[in-house]
Amino acid sequence: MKNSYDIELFRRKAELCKTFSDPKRLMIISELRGGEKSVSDLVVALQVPQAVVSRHLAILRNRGVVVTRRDGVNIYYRLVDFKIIEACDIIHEILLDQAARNREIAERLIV
Amino acid sequence: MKNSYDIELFRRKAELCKTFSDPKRLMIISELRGGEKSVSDLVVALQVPQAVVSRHLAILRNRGVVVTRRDGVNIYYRLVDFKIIEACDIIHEILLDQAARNREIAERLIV
DNA sequence: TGAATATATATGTATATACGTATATAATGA
DNA sequence: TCATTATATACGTATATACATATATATTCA
Repeated sequence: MKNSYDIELFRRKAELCKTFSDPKRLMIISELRGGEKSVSDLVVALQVPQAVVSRHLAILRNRGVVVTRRDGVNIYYRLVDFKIIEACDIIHEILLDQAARNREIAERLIV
Repeated sequence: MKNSYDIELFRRKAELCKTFSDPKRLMIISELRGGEKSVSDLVVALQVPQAVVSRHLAILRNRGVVVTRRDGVNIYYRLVDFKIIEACDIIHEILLDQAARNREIAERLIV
């Protein structure tokens, strides 16, 4: 039986997962693997309108996933915690496992 | 610049993250750490209406996160992939890191 | 100071999500 | 076969989310 501390903790974890549950935000995170990037770098990489990138960056910022550094007219974003990359990698592995399982099932149906 | 394969992959990853972005679903996953549990076990553990548990279980099922086994009148759910637990643990660690950073900032403001 | 560039935000709208309540389905045992 | 128990689903509603478009803010440089 969950108490109110647990519930608050699960709420925060869910919040963090929600931060990762948009394809464009995952693309941004993927772009930031190699180090900081400016907003316009990201606009070019993702090929989506600047306002869209900016709003997703605001979400990542507000959830404490990225931090910024201004250099003149440019603002550079970078990941706060390397563990975010680890988390994304595990998500990737889970997808691969799912694909493998689905393939097995498919093969059993055919053979 | 992302191609359409990338985009589909990011879409799927986001979909999987969305599966984890609800507190009740995270609670269910947490309950299933120790092994399979019936729906009514979960209803007792989470203290939420049966229909709510059932709907969340359906979401977890449809996304391939859990599988079921019927035993008489009960249906037992279990996690498909241990990596799901790893992913949740990393989310937990990221939250801890965030808390530590926030604490540091708070201390710097006071001292 | 004013133009140009980079970035952020506001607003309206369409869609997704979670919930409560009611009801359906499936298995058991009398 | 009928009542009971366990589980799943349908429907209406409230809220959240993402987007397009327009506009605001901040910095640089002439």
